[in-house]
Amino acid sequence: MKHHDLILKNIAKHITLEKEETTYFLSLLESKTVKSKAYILKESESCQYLNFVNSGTLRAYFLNKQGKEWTIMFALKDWWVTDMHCFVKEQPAMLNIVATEKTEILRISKINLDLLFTEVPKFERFFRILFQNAYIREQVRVIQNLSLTAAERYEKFLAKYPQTIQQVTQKQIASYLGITPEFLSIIRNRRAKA
Amino acid sequence: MKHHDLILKNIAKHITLEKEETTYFLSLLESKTVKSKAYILKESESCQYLNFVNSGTLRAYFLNKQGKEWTIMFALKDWWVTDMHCFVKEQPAMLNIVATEKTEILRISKINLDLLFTEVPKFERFFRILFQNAYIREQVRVIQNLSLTAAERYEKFLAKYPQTIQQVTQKQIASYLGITPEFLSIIRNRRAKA
DNA sequence: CTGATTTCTTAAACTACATTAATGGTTTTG
DNA sequence: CAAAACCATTAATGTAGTTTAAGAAATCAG
Repeated sequence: MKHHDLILKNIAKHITLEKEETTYFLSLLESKTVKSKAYILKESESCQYLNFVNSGTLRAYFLNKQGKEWTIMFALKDWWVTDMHCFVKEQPAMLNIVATEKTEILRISKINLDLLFTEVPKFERFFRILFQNAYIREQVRVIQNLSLTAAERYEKFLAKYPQTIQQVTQKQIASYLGITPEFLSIIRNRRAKA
Repeated sequence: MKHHDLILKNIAKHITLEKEETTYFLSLLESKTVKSKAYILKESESCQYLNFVNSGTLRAYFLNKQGKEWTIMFALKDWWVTDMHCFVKEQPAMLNIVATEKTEILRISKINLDLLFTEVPKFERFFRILFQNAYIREQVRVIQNLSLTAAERYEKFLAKYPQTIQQVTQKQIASYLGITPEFLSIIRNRRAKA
């Protein structure tokens, strides 16, 4: 499997590209290998890239004033990820993005993405659909965070994410669910007994 | 002020339309007046329209199994709102959308929106930017719900929403913040004393 | 391979927020 | 305009989830 087959398949889900468009698009990408535990973005840095995960897993998290980590998303293979707020508004990053295992990404700079929108307007459609889905997902998460207990959110998490996330620690799952690792441990214990 | 001046200004924030494009776009809209407390969408109905608030305020909320309401968003004048999940995937609505005061909306059906994307591809760009911003907003809300206390979230709410929302009750604000009206009352009391 | 660091678990004490219930105020409706 | 329904507030009591701490298990660095 060539190293950009996956991203082309991802795009083909929503738009159909001509050969030259494909070539042009690929010419705007950079590929990068990220070691396990290496960061591709740190808080307060500038956030120039939109990243596509070709293999591996990235984790995006927010660090609050008290120094607690809150996981915003796990980006598995075939996902797009960046600190969107900072990417779009060209402001210092609020999020940290780190590899939970060896990860290969394809990334496009903001400059090149803007160029792409001008040169191949079809991509406006692609990203319109992508953001539409992202918006829906976040809204569902807001609803679930408001209306479900921690134990129920944990069940949803297990259902949503495949075992693929083996590298992910309990601590990180807890920080995604909005609870402490200690309480997740209790939930898991109760669950195992039931 | 003509009744579609506001929506055209809203669109002009991100794209520039030719005269015929404007005319065509307007031809796809329906305008509607919604009485205070009337619903434009109820759970389990089909959700055919994307709505623009021309004046007034709408409130979108989710009703959980226990019969509790959780407010997803207040859509003020100049906002777009629908149950996006159900609009996009053509599934029965999960949300209820109700007017908190007399409200005028302009709405476009899914069929017409798809037509609009084909006929005036510029709108792909417009909605790409709209969804991008919506995604960012929801993600910020997820972060705040995870990392802030109820009292802190209330401060953010006050800062974010203008007094415009006079018609909104404490109960509704509480359901937006993810707390009970009783606890919001305590927060307001403490705040007044401080 | 070994000591050091990090992770997971358990438990006791604590706190933010929920529940229930009662009261007075406001809005809705016939 | 009166009765009904709903809303905001206060207070007592209850609970989901946190904090702190400590030990056992896993992972990491040299």
